[in-house]
Amino acid sequence: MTGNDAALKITSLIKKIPRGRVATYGQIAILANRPRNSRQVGAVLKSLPAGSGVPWHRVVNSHGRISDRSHSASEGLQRCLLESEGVELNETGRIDLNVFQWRPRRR
DNA sequence: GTTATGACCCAAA
DNA sequence: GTTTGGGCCATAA
Repeated sequence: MTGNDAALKITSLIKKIPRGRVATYGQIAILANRPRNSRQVGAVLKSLPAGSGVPWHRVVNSHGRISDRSHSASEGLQRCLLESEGVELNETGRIDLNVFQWRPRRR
């Protein structure tokens, strides 16, 4: 086994997120068998190469809000992509996780 | 090998 | 609603 299977696992899971649906960092961490690695999910996404096929825009924090990245205007892009897929944002700029959160094995 | 940083989460004040 | 403190571990230098 390689040592970077964690990143592969995370990216693999995010790739499985259906269109028009979102997942939280904690969710991905749990699905990756790492309940306390929510931070690493962000670390992996940050280091993702462009065009890796990973819909990072479908990953939000537990508050259903867009992650506050240090720099870059990707947050605006993320919201645009989400709305483009049918995900609606609240007046507070939050996503209704009750409706749009991805539910694996149950749909 | 070590150190520093961080696209997070949770609990408490 | 905001702020503070603790924890977890991958990535980069």
